[in-house]
Amino acid sequence: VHDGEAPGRRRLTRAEAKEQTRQRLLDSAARVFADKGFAGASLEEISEAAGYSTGALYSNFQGKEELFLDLLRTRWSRAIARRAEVVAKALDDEVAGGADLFDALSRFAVQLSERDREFAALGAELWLYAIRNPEAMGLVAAMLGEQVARLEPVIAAAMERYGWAAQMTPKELTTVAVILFDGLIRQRRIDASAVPDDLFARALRSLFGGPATP
Amino acid sequence: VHDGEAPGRRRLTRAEAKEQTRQRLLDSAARVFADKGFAGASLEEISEAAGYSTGALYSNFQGKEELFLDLLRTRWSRAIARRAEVVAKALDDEVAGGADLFDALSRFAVQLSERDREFAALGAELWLYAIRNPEAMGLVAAMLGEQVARLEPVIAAAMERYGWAAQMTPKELTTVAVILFDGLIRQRRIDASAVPDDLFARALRSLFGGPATP
DNA sequence: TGTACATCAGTGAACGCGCGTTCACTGATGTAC
DNA sequence: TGTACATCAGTGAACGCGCGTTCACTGATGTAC
Repeated sequence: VHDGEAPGRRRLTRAEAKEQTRQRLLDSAARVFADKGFAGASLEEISEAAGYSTGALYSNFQGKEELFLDLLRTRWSRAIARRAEVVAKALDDEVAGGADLFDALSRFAVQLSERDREFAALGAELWLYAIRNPEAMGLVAAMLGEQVARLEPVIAAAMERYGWAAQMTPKELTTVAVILFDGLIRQRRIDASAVPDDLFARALRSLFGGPATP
Repeated sequence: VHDGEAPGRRRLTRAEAKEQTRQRLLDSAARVFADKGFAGASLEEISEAAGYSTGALYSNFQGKEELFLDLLRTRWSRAIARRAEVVAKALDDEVAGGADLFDALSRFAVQLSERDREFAALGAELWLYAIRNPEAMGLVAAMLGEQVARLEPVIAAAMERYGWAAQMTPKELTTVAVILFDGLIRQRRIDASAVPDDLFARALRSLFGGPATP
């Protein structure tokens, strides 16, 4: 009680303390890997920023590679789940009779292009890692597959509502939409003037089958 | 004549010899940077693979960064010009009454996803470099702008022919098409089964305004 | 054409540095009685 | 509850190594006469 601990916060068990350390190291690793890249990041910087010595890293992870892959495995799924929720919510609001779905998604994309630099950098880093370490390709394919699988029902529902893009199955359209989404966010970060706020909305409308809105 | 030189190949001047060395180093750098990434590539590996010592690199470039940026500046423009030519040719063939434009582009994308691993990796590497070194952002924006500018007339011509995607200007549609093109190539390399051969063609048809082909 | 000197592209050894990883150690937490 | 010992998360110094960069040197190319 008397050395700065929050009152009412009980002492952690050994296992809980270790898990806390692990999470702090992962948070720090996310920042540093995003800033410097896999090869450019140093374990000393990661552990020091988390408030530990380098040894702590080896007490929690097998080495640099395992830290990197663990990080992406856990954080990626979390970020994708968040995305899927936002999209599903936008569709619900739409159905409940509010704003336009495509506009809502477009606004979401703009928001993401301004925040979430970390996620984008880690995604690119992972892609590069996979083409250089083919044994990790399966992991990446699974992660992207999860993203499409999560969003597909939402897209399928939107197709029911806005008309079927005759050319594509729901799964294919989801793949295309995800790629477009990520690509426009990336492009916007490089040159904001080339990607107007509502471009994603308009591209989606075209994909969903022709001129829909005035 | 008597020491292995090709007959009829005159001796190079000092400047020509230096330029040849420079190009060989750039070729080697393209391979190694694509394989290992900017931070992961070593100057010794690059120069050795080109058949020179590391000193030769410093005789031709200011350092690692300048080598990397020089490489991308020169090779990127070249690759983009090649792409634009192929697309323009596909449209010409189309007009001359051959196959379907979208199919031709889709076939081109499939080809690229199988070759050109190097170009894709360097592009991703450059993007990461730019978000980490904002002073290089302008260079990247210019390079991507060049790509869109080159392809825009072709897309505009296709729009005249296939109908206007009411939602987008030719420039915007070009941006979207380029992003989709690169994204599908990338996706295909990770998981070929998620991206059928003709998905790009079908997505383009939707973007160009609704169901066009049987 | 021939000779004497200047230039400079490329050599290769050396440098200092930061990296990933290891390991003997510490002291707080957990367990047995 | 109290004591004695075991465990083990995290420490921090040390290691060997490969890296980017430098630099005195070399010998072929270029220049002047």
